[in-house]
Amino acid sequence: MVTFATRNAKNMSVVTQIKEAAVKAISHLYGINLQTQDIQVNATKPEFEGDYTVVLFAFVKQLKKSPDALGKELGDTLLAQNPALFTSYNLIKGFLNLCISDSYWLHFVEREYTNTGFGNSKSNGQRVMVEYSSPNTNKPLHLGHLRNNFLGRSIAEILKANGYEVSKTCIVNDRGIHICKSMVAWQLFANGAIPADTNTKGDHFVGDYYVKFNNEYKKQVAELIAAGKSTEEAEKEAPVMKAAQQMLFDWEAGKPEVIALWQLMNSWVYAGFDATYQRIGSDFDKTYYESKTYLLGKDLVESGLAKGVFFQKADGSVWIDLTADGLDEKLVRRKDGTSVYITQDIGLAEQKQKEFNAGQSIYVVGDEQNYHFKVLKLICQKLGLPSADGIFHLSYGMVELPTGKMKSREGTVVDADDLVEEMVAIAKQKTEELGKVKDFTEEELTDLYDILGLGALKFFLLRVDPKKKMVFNPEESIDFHGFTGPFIQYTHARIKSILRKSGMAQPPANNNLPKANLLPLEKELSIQLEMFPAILQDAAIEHDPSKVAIYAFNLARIFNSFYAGHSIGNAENEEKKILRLQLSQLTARVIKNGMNVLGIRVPERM
RNA sequence: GGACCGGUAGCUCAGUUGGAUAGAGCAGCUGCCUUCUAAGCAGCAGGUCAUUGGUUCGAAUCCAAUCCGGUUCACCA
Repeated sequence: MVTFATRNAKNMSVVTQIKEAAVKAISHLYGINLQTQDIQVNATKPEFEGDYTVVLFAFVKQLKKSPDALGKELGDTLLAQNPALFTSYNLIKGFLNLCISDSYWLHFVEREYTNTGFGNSKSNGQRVMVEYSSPNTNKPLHLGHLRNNFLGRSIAEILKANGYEVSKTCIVNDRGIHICKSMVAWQLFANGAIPADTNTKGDHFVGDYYVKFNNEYKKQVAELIAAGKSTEEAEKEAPVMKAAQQMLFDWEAGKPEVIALWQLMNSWVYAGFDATYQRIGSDFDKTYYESKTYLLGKDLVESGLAKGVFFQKADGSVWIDLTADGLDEKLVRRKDGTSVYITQDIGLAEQKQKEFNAGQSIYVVGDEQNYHFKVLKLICQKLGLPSADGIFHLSYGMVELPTGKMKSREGTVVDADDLVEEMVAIAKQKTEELGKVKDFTEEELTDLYDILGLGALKFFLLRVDPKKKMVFNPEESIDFHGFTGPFIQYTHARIKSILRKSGMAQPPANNNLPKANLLPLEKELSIQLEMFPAILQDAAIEHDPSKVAIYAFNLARIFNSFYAGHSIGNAENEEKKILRLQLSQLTARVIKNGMNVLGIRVPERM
């Protein structure tokens, strides 16, 4: 338990300081000891005077005081006990509006404007694992995968900024019937062609054969039905489907030519994925392959049976009864002795525990698997795996089109590579229209288009609460104005330009801190900047990058108002000029650090 | 049928440990570049917070019911 006295007030947010001051004041006044969580502090509404507001209703009953009497006593005591923090208060209908002293904000800016790591926490020694991306090797990545990749990468960076040691992992689904379908189609239709022959990325190349398989399958089913078969029979007997099933059987038997083809086609896919990952900034400390992990967990079924966690049915199949937890019975081993999907996940959870020993293991997986992960965690807990309580499913909603869900069979899937290139092309077009960077080299321009195009795309997908499904409209594409990545990137470039023109490598320290004369826009910007560390913490606790995205947008918006309202380089006097340059530099830094945890770069010029 | 998630402005989304007159962006309409980047700023307009009831000083937020949409409950992965 850290006490107020031993904590460094400099590193504590204003809101926390207000809460602690209120706890202390209430204890002093009424002899009642509250926790900081009991104190509700909000930003003061703009129409009232003040910066932060303590909501009094919560204590009115407990302290048996009228809101007015309580507010007056609390307000007076807060001011008396914290003369450096508060300058005045006013009381409106149970809301205690507090004015924070300008010198508090001035000292904050003075202290932090050169701190390149502002917002980051020191190492806390805790280890976290983030599993994300997790593609199938039968088709290329699409828009939904992009949301997954950006979320995974971002949550890893957010946790790092909060002092965690983070390992990123990926599990590649490189085996199973879907891969066999691509293999069968390739044998039937490719005439030995390889990706290089058609100038196609390997993942797209293999994906094309997956589509060809499905087309052929549909054709064969239709023919069989026309020949008098029932739909069910036709689907079962279609020659390509039988071939795919035989392929899977041969794969599991280790038939050399099947393994060789499988390895060859997967190698094409990996080359394609690597290119995409490099482009979008995904990387992994360790990649697992299902072909190597799919047999994991079998020993855990045995030990679970011995412990009585699992039970065996008459046919030999093994189950767990989760009805007491409000779920159903769940199969963990088939009657033929083979594993099911969840068995390998249990085994992999154990293996990850052994390899990484992380206190928290985050799985970035779509919300259609909510039930699966609820079951997985429960089973691991019942088996007593040490990692069980640390399992966290970072569940995210589907990306939908205005017409509904994306369906690969109907060709309505938005391809990841295509979308990235489209965004970069739009960035190029808009940049050329504005004509502000005509002196850039070819290389600098290419880099700028990447920064902007990918920034727009990432921000679009990260600005929404992960839990919620979201809509992407390909007709409207993604905007570069308003609540967007480029808007924030633009603000950064704008600040950098101002700083360059100030003629100083860095604003000097302000020896003459002006007292109590912050203008409203200067103060609003200071308050917003001060929140950044708390926002980063909140984003980590909630596993929610959108908190950072929304914050960064609001910061940029406030800066732009500040910029429009006040001259920075030609301020009224030297103190103001220094202060505004410091504010500008700190804003640029916070934008950069905030965007960085979203995986978005910011340009010096645009 | 059971479980879970969602429904807020024309569109896309914030806001939900209960707090003041529900906020942004886009789209629409007005203004603002001979001073630091107009990918910007200022303003106007736009709402039965799905519906009904309840809890209380106070409900978009909590509870119940209903309507609508989605996911899931495979000896699939």
